[in-house]
Amino acid sequence: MKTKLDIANCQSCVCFNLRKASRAITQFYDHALKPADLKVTQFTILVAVTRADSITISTLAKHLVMDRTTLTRNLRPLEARGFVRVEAGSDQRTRYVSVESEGERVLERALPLWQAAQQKIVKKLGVQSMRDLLKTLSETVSISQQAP
Amino acid sequence: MKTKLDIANCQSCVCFNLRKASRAITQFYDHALKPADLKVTQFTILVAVTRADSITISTLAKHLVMDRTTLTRNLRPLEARGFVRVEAGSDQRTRYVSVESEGERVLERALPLWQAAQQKIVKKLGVQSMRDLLKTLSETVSISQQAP
DNA sequence: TAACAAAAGGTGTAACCACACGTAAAGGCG
DNA sequence: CGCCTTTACGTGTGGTTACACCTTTTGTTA
Repeated sequence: MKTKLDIANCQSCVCFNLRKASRAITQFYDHALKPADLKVTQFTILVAVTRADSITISTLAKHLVMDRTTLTRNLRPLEARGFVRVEAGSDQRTRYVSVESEGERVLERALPLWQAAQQKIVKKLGVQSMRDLLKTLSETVSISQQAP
Repeated sequence: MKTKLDIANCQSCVCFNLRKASRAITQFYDHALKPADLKVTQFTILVAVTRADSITISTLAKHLVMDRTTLTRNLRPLEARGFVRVEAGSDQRTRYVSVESEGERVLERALPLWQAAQQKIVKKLGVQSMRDLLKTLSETVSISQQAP
């Protein structure tokens, strides 16, 4: 049957394999960050906000290559736990996100945990492989975004 | 400030970059599969079930490197639309998944769409880069799963 | 300046994801 | 045979993801 043959190809689906790896490594990092009671997504957002100091939701979403509405909802748990603050800017349309002191504290606790997890991955993968991986991932993002 | 310096490193977080690429490419494939009214996750599951013919939920989850409970819920929309059937086996604990004829039909329609999307990515990335990417992704999955 | 377009953001809806916990069936063993 | 462990699976809960659609505010232009 023709379909059966075509299906064999799907093993090499870039999307499937990326999603699979994404799931696996997310569990790895989530587990590593457990002592800080942070998910890796939350850690990522917290880092981005800290780095930016004060930033609108849309701009932050662009930085993270994340849908604006996704970010809005992902900020909710962080806001509820007092890690970030969201407030209107002088332009009444905008909302600025900034880190609260409680957020800084949890980030201090999470950073070494992240570092350890990252180290483990880099060590097993090898520095060069990781560099290549990050480069290809970056290209993949670019490709995915062009040509709607 | 020490924290600020540490934070600079997080740009190279393997997890963040994998998740970012995963989001981007998922949108790319989802868009490509839109004419077949399938998400890439659903396409993936449909392919895996078709390939396996008839398979328990747990085994299928292992194949897809996906949490069993996630798969249970991901099957729901496919079941609701009559693409797959889930029924108990002779072992009363197990539930076997198989493709319905409606599922085969939609898969026929989706396959060329997937092929086109995949082709675009491979062409832009280059065959060798893609091969390296898949290899590294596979390693990443293995690494993430060892050492709890 | 009034009208219209662009920018920033939220909500409804629906899917994806997994941990913690619970249930029932099957298998193994004293 | 009765007890215990393992296996297979579902649900509750809470977070992640994004499309479609809507509102408000700002900027532009006829």
